[in-house]
Amino acid sequence: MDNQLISFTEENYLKIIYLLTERHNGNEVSTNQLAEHTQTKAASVSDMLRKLAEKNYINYRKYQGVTLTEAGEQIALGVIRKHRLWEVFLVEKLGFGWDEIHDIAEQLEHIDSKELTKRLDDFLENPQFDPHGDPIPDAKGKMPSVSYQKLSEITLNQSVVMMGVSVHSPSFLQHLDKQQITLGCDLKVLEISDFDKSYGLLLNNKIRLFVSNEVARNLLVC
Amino acid sequence: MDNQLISFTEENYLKIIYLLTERHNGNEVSTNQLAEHTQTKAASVSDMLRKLAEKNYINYRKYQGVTLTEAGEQIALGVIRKHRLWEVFLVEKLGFGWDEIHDIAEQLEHIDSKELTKRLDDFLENPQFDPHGDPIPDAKGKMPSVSYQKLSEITLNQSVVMMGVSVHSPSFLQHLDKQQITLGCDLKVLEISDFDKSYGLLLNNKIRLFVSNEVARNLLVC
DNA sequence: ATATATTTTTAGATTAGTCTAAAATTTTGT
DNA sequence: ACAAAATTTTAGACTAATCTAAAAATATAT
Repeated sequence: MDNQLISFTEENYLKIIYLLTERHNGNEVSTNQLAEHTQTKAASVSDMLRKLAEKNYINYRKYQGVTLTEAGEQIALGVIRKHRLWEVFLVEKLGFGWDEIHDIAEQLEHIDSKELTKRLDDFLENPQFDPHGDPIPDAKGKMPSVSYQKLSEITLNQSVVMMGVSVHSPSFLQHLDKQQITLGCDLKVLEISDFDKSYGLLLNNKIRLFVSNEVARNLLVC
Repeated sequence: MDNQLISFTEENYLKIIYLLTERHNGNEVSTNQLAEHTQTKAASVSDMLRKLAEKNYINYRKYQGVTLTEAGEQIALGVIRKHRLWEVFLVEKLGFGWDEIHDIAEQLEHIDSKELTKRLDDFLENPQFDPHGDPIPDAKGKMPSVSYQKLSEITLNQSVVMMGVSVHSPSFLQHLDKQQITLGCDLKVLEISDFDKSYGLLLNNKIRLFVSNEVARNLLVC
């Protein structure tokens, strides 16, 4: 529609390179990491990297990992924008849970129509964050900068607001649902267990609960 | 997601076979017709027909054209259901014109999630017709039967309601927009020109206008 | 009725994306 | 520092979907 120059598969690689680069604070992404996240083998990734480098979407030196070029980053951000907008749609308009939307958004993110994305954005009233708290890149291809801390970095007696999650697996999200930990809730750190580094919390100034250190490391707050 | 057994391309072929069979009142669809509608060559179609026949989605005797099996028809109706539901979404929720939605729906119709389709259907309040007046198959895979007539079959002085279009090209739909001919409007046949068989109409009991015989043959009424 | 035209199928290639196995390169551990 | 381990790339093959050119089957027209 708007372009036929880039395939579904190429879009996926660029999106994953973006997200992994971000996760590693800008460091190169390795072939094996990509193989893991694309559900393919390292050999397949090598082939694709050669191709993406030829098209100038990535900076690639053999054996040294990859980063996105400006062109590659713009494509990645476009895909991520669509993914996150559709996630908002699925939760806000269709009533899906935040644990049910990832696989559907993985498909919808490749729908190619500038006008559709624009109208969807307006329909959703230009959301800034998706249902997991991740920021939505704007139409110009700029990713809003956010500065969240992990709950595991918060000191005793501090009060914070739950802003996002750094893991999107259904099991983690369902675990949070069961404890009524939702985006926007208040969390006060009452206790950090010497025994297992689990966190004793006060939720919304009402409910006392414990979360494991594993949970605390994947909750983003500020 | 819900099935990986059938490719995007196979779904497209089955959908097109369904629509062409319907258009020809149940008669076999030919290889050349399919080539035209899939934007490929007859040789490519032959290959695909062999494959679809192997999977028992079509009844295929070489050189004799094809029809869908029950299994093939169910897949086709599922795709058509999604296509038409998304068209309703695009018009009713996002404000697209009926002339702008086809290409986007061609992409959205392949999104694979039963739950999504179900929730979309509810969100749209279970529409029975798409923005072009085409009936939407139900979740069980049943196509509602409709009995429309062409405006060109209507006799002098009859009053009818505009129910659909048999051509979906943007230029045709935009032509109707310009004359304010919309789904649901009233049309009274005041005159059929001896000269060019064009139709003199009274629109919504108010406006006098002429449409060509070509237009009249592609307007569905009852 | 049969030669000609049209349609359809087959044969053989091509491209994108993947694979396994083997070779090349880099990293790690002592 | 260098042998062993791990990672990455290359080589060669496979599948899905397409193509062109040629062969086969069907339809048409006098």
